[in-house]
Amino acid sequence: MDSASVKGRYATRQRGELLAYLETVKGRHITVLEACAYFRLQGRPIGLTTLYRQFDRLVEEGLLRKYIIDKSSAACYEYSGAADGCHRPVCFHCLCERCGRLIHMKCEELEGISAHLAARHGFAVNPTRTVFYGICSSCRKRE
Amino acid sequence: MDSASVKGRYATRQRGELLAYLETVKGRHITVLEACAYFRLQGRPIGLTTLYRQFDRLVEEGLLRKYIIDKSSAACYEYSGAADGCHRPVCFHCLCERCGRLIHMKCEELEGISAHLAARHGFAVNPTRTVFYGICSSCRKRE
DNA sequence: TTGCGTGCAAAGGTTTTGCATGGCA
DNA sequence: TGCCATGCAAAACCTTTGCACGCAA
Repeated sequence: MDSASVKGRYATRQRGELLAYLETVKGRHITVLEACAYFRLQGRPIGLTTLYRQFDRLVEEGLLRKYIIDKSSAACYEYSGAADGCHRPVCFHCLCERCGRLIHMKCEELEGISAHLAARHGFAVNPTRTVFYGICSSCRKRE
Repeated sequence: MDSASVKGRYATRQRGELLAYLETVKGRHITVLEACAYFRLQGRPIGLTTLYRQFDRLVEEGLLRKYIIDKSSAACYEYSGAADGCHRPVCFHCLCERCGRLIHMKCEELEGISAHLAARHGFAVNPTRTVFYGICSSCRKRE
């Protein structure tokens, strides 16, 4: 299946190029504004509105995950690659309150807390929005 | 200690009235805009800028906690009351993305993740700021 | 041909900043 | 007196919406 064309929707040049770009940034965090700047620099600009709309669609389709880490900065997106949206690994984030670094954490132990919260507290965690605040290792050493 | 005057900072009428107001909404979620409207209705308006700055300070001082539920709506704040921020029991929070309910969670298993993040990832979690986002049990049943 | 996708321009809303004024200690 | 706080106005910021045009199917 070609993810550029989905059920009753059109495969446009913009969507195709966006998907190609996302492949190159797989695993990294990007923002809509960053993507927009990238295409402008490539000499093949894509309208900001279009990007916002495509990002929304991709989130809906499970190809992209949205992270709201800070209100006064752009939302972060991460491309998961696989189109499934079912067995994708859960991923939590740690934000250093000192240096502002965002740490990307794929860890079984952390996944365990999702299970725990669901089983014992009936709470279904959304790792996409959940951020651990604290001080990162580099900053702790520097103290 | 009077929390209206803190280390080298002045106790102003605005800060005093804000703290009094916060006492009356303890445990509820409020926004800066709501607080602003409240004071305007009381006939004792406080500038929006001032409120934003005071809220920031209160978050820093540990009296207020900030929640970002949705990027395209105002940030929510919750007044914790106690001025300590130190001897408060370690306590995580879960915020329901559907009903907005804030669940206070004192749980050993959750405390374990602090230890884990510190030991394995060198990351010192700040439970005061960390919030689990997701769907609460009541809302899940209702589905 | 149908209707979805695009993208400019403008609006939307929250939050921040500049700066002169006012008040606490 | 010295510094901090206030608050207006304006800017900044990301995001959404309206609308006419273009393009995929």
